[in-house]
Amino acid sequence: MNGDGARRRDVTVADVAKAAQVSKAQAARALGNYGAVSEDVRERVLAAAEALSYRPNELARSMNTGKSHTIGVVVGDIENPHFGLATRGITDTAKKAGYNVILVNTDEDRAAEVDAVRVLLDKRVDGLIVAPASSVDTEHLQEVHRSGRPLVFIDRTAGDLQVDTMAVDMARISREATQYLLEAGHRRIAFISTLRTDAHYSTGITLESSQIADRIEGMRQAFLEAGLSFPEDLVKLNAGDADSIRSITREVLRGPDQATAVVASDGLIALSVVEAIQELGLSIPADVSFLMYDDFAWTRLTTPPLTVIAQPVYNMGVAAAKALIRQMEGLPPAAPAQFTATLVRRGSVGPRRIEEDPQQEELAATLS
Amino acid sequence: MNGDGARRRDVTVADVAKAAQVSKAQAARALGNYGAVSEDVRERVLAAAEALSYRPNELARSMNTGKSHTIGVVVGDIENPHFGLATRGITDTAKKAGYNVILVNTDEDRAAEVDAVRVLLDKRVDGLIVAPASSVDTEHLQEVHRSGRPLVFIDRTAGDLQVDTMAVDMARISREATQYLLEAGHRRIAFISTLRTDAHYSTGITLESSQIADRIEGMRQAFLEAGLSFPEDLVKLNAGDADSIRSITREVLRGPDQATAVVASDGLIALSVVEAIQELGLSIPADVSFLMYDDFAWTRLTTPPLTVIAQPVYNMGVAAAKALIRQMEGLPPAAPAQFTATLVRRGSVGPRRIEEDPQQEELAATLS
DNA sequence: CCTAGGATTGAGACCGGACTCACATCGATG
DNA sequence: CATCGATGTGAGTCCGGTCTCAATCCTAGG
Repeated sequence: MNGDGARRRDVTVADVAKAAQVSKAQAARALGNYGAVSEDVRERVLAAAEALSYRPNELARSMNTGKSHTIGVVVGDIENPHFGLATRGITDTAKKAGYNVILVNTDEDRAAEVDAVRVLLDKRVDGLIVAPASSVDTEHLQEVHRSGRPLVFIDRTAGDLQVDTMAVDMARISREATQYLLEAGHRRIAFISTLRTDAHYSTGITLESSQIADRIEGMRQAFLEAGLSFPEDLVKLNAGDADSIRSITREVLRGPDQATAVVASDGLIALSVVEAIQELGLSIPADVSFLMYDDFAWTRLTTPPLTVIAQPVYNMGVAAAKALIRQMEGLPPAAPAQFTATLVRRGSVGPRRIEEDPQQEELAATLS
Repeated sequence: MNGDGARRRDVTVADVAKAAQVSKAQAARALGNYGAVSEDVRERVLAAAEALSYRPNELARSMNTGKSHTIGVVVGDIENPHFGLATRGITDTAKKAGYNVILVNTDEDRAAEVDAVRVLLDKRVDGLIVAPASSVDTEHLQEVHRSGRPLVFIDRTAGDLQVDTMAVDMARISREATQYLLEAGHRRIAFISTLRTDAHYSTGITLESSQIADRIEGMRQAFLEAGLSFPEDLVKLNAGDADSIRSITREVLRGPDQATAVVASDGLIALSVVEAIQELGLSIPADVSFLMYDDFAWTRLTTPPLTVIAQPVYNMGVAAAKALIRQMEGLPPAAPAQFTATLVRRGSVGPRRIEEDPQQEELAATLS
């Protein structure tokens, strides 16, 4: 339409300088407003820039300032509203401080994560926020540290790395939730998680995810404190797609020594578990009690509304971004925030249904 | 720990060249493997690079190749699972093709969108995928076009811009859904959307969102085809936060001429609408029929399961990324894909409850 | 033994800004 | 009127790669 059209090369400071009849240096100063520039020159340069619709090349700028004003965010799965919300917290905060976010999804795959971190580092992000898929293999994260760029963890920790971490005290809330289930009389409590492992779960096994490890640890504590032994056969990992979650659910809810309560490790799992329960013709909480991690709005709409463990996910995202920005700007780290998850009792947990096993019954009676 | 520690400057080709005792040019060639390099040199350079743990600076590379291998994605709200899924489709596809994604949230705010596009352009993204907040003000989008970089729309169109668009035929599915409601006897059908407008809705008004405009148009068509007049007083826009959605819901469901069916424009709205309905003590579908856009997994868990309009969101994301990459690589655009939404009848739509108005009754009878 | 042509190689330009440095200019001071 | 510090200003370097171009090596053909 108007004049210029869509020619290739973009307008550079040099072009603006020429148009304004000043040196490149002066034009750069006027545009970046730094250094000393006379009023006359400034006006001419700004006018020329306007006329040529000049836009600075951020790449070139980053090139010699060393700052890209970009932060990298590496999460397991944005599709999961948990990360969606956290990401929202991060981007909101980053934007306010003038930073952009490059988002990378890893599908909780370690190789993908290693790759993502490397690429982000190569792109010269100013800092990284990572939800580490593995707390064991941390070589790539140490690389971040070695590159001198700040790093913040969200949701989970990794190894013994000394990194700011925004996460809730999982063991604590898990213990609390388990106590709640124990008080309701449940003894066979299943825990279902997507966490990929090679072996089946058994005590002492090293889990890749600190978060899941903590949850299980919390459960075990609760059992031990109640003088009961932890039913580790009901810890079900590797719950991948909807189908496998369904079959795992059926598995734990059938047989002679079936679970009477199920804990779903995240919202995605919860959906399939609840569906499977409904398909089995069981009702919540009369036949099976149900509890899940993360408080999504829809959990209030089911019948009954679901009892959940609410985490301040958005705020954790905000805090992660703030902590990172602090570090990037060389400020002293703020006091490490502690996030507390809360158990929201809504209605999917009920007393254990009286069944055929008299021995367990006695135990329950003793406790209540 | 090991040797190097955390010194400032990173290793550059020059450093590698020096270590390998070759010229910068040779080192660069060996590393980027282009040009001719003798086997001897190649080995030495690679070894040196390895030893110094050299990593290329993508910024510098982008600088003179002109390609940043980054695409910008501008959406209204990642927190909304609709965009979460679409984003997932985009990032999955982008990653496969070697591109990274810079994600920007606009909160459906035009100013924020303009800003986002500008920043992304300045960062030299190779292309942009945008869900335009406004189909009216498109200056900033024309700017993208002027910059010579490819642009693809997702979800909505904008003005008369000639841009690849990945979206479903909203008017069609809206008409179909409305017919379904009409056949169930409903005449007073409310439509609730977050779309911000200055004025109240009335026929002929220009809406910022092509998508919402199409949905309303589809409803109108269905009414007209059935020989009925469209109850435009039940088109409720500006449904912002949960509270306002609740009060709007109460408003349309009360009074002498209340709605007997409600259509929620997205998942977030749906949550509040359903809650409000429950709070009013009304039941779905006996008292009120309910229908919503987007098929989220949780819609199957409510009682009754919700009738929804399913959109192939993930695939639209994939297609958008593919189309963009095609353009970025100079390939001819593929045949424009058409995405079809489907009405998933689940159980939240029922026959209109017989009420005090005999005249409307007659009409319903005539139609069935 | 000499030479043409392909394989190698190094110097240096360049991408587009930021920034250093030496050199004016200019009003204020003594 | 000479001097000094505070601007203004332009030339040129640098960031870390890519890429051009001319020079140098080598080897097979004459």
